[in-house]
Amino acid sequence: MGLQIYNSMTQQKEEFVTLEPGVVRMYVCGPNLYGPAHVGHAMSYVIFDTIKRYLKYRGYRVVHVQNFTDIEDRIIETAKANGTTISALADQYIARFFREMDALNVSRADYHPRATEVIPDIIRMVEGLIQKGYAYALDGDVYFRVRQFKGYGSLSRRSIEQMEAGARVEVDERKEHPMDFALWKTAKPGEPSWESPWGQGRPGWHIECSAMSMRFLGEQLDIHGGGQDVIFPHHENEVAQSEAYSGKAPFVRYWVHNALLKLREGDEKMTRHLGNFVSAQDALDKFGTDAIRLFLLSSHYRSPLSWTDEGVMAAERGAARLRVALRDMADKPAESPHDALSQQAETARSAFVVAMDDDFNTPRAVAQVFDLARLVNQARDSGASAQSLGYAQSVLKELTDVLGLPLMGRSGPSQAEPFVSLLVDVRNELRAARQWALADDIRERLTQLGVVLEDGPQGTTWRYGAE
RNA sequence: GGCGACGUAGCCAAGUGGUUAAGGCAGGGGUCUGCAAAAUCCCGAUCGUCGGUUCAAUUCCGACCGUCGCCUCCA
Repeated sequence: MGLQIYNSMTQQKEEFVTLEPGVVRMYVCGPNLYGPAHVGHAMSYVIFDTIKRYLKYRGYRVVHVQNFTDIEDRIIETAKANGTTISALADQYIARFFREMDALNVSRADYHPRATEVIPDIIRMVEGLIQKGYAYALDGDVYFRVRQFKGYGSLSRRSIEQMEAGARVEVDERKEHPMDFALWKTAKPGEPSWESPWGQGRPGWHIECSAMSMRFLGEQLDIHGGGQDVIFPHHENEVAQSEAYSGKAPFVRYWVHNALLKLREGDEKMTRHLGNFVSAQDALDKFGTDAIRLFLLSSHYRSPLSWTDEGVMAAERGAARLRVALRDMADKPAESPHDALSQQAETARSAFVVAMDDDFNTPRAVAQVFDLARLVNQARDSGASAQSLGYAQSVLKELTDVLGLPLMGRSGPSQAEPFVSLLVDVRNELRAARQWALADDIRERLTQLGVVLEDGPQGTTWRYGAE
């Protein structure tokens, strides 16, 4: 059985079949640029990065688009409050976003368009929707005619009547129907705006994603991802306007939505405007990439997760064990040595693939990685050949790469290196002279400085420890 | 109120109608070590509560309790 993906639209796992064989067209909703990213965003992007890595590992060519929404009410407000422009604000947060995502080893998309770069596409789409009778202009605004699109509500599983009944917002009386949503809005004085057939204005919130995905990926996509909180109204509206415009269905073959991150058990989800979040930067200041990714991937993407320092610290200790397994990685032999260890490694790899094939079950995949790490450590302890070890390590590395774990240790070469080596040498002379107390003192004091010494049969090795 | 999800060892977290319920962290014991560290070995759960279906349920159904998401901006 091949890859199965849970599709939010049908609420079941389905066999993954792409529109075009061998190619995956994937669009992931990017952030609104009114503030810095938090670890909830990080979780979503780590998850979709892992999905992308796995699809590539499975041999697909992946065309990945992730937008930046740089025109939207909140951004306009924030820019105004900070006395800056939306463009400058966006530049600032985009730079920061890339810095943080790079640090999390989240690979960049093939295209990172900004909403303001596709205004002509948006206008063309809105015009098309009006022509087809799916939208109507009203004093410079343009609204999508929700009742015209049969199937509105199918993604979020609700009917127009239901929503109307539970509506919590005051309704704009001019609209034909309370649920009709804005495709284009008249600019208020001082707001950024573009010329359009309906006067000076700007796009509504949902249309930009349809325009960007269509521009870079065509009228139909294989995977569209985002957080569960964006299913309604954002993705629901995207389906409506995209399918109404193109006349093609489905707009998206597989809707993939990750569950949301909470600050701690029993809390609500993290949200920037509630302030109950840990910023991506804070997390990166405190923890390493391996720990953060491993923590986030230790639970299934459709299960809600609580961010806790203890949890990430536990993940860090696990990551340390994986690093040990990959330590002094022997060269990968040209082919499998066909011994017991190699076969076990291949079994682990198969189990990893089976787990990931089952709707990207990263917790189960991670379990396979730990099993293999134990086998490698065991083999090394019992003096396995470099060839045998090298092969198993190469498989382990292959799998941890799919998970996007760098596993490179805390820091690279530093200026402290020669001095640490010197101390290690001095200490070993003391040990040779059986001056245990002094030797232990050096070790203890280095540990306090974050350098861990380990005496093994092959001599003393050292590494940066957790502080 | 409507729609949806979840409740598994001290903590995190997979999974299955019926052989030993993954994996990680923490804890206890052993091996190794001058001592440590690292690594490794051994040790722990009957699966929210109460009913039902079934030869058999943690796994299916119902009720209840608890938690969370969406219905408004949101990854």
